[in-house]
Amino acid sequence: MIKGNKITIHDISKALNIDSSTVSRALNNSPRVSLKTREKIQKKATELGYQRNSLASNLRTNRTNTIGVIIPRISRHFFATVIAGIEETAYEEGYNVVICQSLESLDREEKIMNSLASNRVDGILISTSMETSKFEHIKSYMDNNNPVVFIDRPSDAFPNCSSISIDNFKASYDATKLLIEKGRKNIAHFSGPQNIGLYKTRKEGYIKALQEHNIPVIERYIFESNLSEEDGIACAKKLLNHPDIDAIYSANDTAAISAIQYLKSQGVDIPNNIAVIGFNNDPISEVIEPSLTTINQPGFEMGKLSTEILIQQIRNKSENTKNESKVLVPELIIRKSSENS
Amino acid sequence: MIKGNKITIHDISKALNIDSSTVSRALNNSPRVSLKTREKIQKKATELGYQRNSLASNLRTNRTNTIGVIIPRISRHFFATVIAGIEETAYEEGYNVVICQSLESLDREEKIMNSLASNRVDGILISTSMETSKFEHIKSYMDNNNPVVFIDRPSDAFPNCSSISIDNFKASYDATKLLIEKGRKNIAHFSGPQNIGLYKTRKEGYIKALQEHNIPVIERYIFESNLSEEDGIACAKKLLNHPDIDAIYSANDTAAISAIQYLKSQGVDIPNNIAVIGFNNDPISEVIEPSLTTINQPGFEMGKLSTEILIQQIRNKSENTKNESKVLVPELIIRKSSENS
DNA sequence: TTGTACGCGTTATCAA
DNA sequence: TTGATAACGCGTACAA
Repeated sequence: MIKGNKITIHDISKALNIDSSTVSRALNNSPRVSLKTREKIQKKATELGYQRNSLASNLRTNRTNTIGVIIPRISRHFFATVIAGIEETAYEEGYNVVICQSLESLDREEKIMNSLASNRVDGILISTSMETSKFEHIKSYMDNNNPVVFIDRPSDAFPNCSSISIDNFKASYDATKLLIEKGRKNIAHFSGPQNIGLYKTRKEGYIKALQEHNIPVIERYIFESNLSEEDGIACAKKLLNHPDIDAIYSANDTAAISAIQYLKSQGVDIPNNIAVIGFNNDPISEVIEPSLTTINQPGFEMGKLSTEILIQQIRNKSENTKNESKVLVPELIIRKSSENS
Repeated sequence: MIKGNKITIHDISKALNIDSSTVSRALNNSPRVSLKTREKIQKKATELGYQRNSLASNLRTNRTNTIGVIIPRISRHFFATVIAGIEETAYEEGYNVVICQSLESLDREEKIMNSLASNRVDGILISTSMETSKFEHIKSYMDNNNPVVFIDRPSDAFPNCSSISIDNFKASYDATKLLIEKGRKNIAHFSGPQNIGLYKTRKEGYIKALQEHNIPVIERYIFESNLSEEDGIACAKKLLNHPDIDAIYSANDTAAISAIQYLKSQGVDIPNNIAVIGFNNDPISEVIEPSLTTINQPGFEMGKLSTEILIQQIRNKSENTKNESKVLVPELIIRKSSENS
């Protein structure tokens, strides 16, 4: 084999004096080629080091058997579990997966959509970035009759589009209720960007729980940020100006964890002075002391479900596909940070 | 725009009565098209919702501007930082990145290589799986004159191939030496699969440090495993049969962390009874109590460097590219788990 | 500056 | 069961 000289079906065709169309059929295991020639061709193919050119094949068939995935950040535990679910289902069904991170940037998200579209992926799974408030890029992709399924962050802009999400309202409600039942009266909330529906919903669940238990909702006890590590510390600092506060319900673990670390460094007793509940069941939540009460999202299952729906939509592209959305119920994991000692 | 009917350069060509070759040139910003027609074409393109078909373009040009990345697992902190470095450099240089996880499985690694090759990525960055002891898949890819750069786990099978790694020997030596200097005499080592060079090297660094300080190397103090969470617990259990042991140097953080958790649950005082040092600077290592002394690998820089080398090899494909390998120096991060109180 | 003509590697269609 | 031919969408050498 000559270096860098890619072998094509035509090379096999010449070598065997068999037409390239037959070679193509043989390499695709078509039953329309006699077993004998099929084997002869396949043997020659390995002998020559033939490697199919998917570009050409995909161009011709107008399918790539590839699913594009756009998520904010692969290193976040929740998204890592989602990806595991996506890959498992996709590979079972014979699809490849291309994973792209928006890094919470709309600009990157747009560029990625564009790239995936021009590479003709068969469909896209997306969890939009924190910055995403315009949806033209998604709309124009869908307008071309390309299937899209939203994960975790369904968009109000596409009420009819399939999505897999969790019941953020119930999860928040339950978490806040737990704190109330433990006797906490002044519960702060670390909230995320309000253009992301799920953070709005989490706040609403928190508010609802307070109201139902006749606890006043105090606006300055609600700290809005991007919920980064730094944000968690900043919120914790502000929070110390309100000595009344005896609990925190944070809309993610990252901020909850850095807040705990900071508060401990300031001599605050967690959970006796301030109880804390997070969201996401990040691996660190189990290790930190006190261990963090949090909410586990079924990421793996979300990945599997969303991929199943997407693949179904890809396969039924011509027909009228009815959109399918599912809302899963997350689980409250009670650890030490919410328990009175 | 009609749903699902993809616009091609020919549609633009017809709409404007300009030949498709000129359209092609215009859309590629070729200076060989007058500014006027170029603008006219580009305007029409957006108007019709044209989206380049990269499959066709890549087939024609025999380049994809895409780098394939094969790593064991994206969720591991070290690899997440490597990926960040890869993406940053790649995007700066106008390359896309396709990330694939082998999940430490040789079978998956081979399938991924095959898929990337048939999709004609311009080059591959790889950190081989724990199972990888055959290298035919990599060899045959390289034999076709495709550039490959090894990350973190250079292969003995390709001594002349470019690689970016760290000085595992020195890091291990330094870590073990630190424990010795703190007065530890019976230091256990949690080691990984010995077919992975880096684990062998880490063991050698550990042994060398002992020898240089006239401490006998005791074979049954060396625990070999896959260094998973469960392995860490299992090793810790076995270790309790040797009451002499007063320190652990673990070849990764995962095992070190689960061991600490288990030992604490058994009433062992860390670090006073047993000091612990890990490897990788996993985010958890900072949060666990006591915080874990560990070794930080410059993942981001490794990603950047390997990508730079790969891109250079892609661009100089025709010329005699000399292989370039770099060994970076990792940093010992001293925290509480190694300090006597 | 623009147009003509062809080929990248594969597969679908039709005919033999 | 196999072969001939065209086409997928794009880029480029060459001609005008």
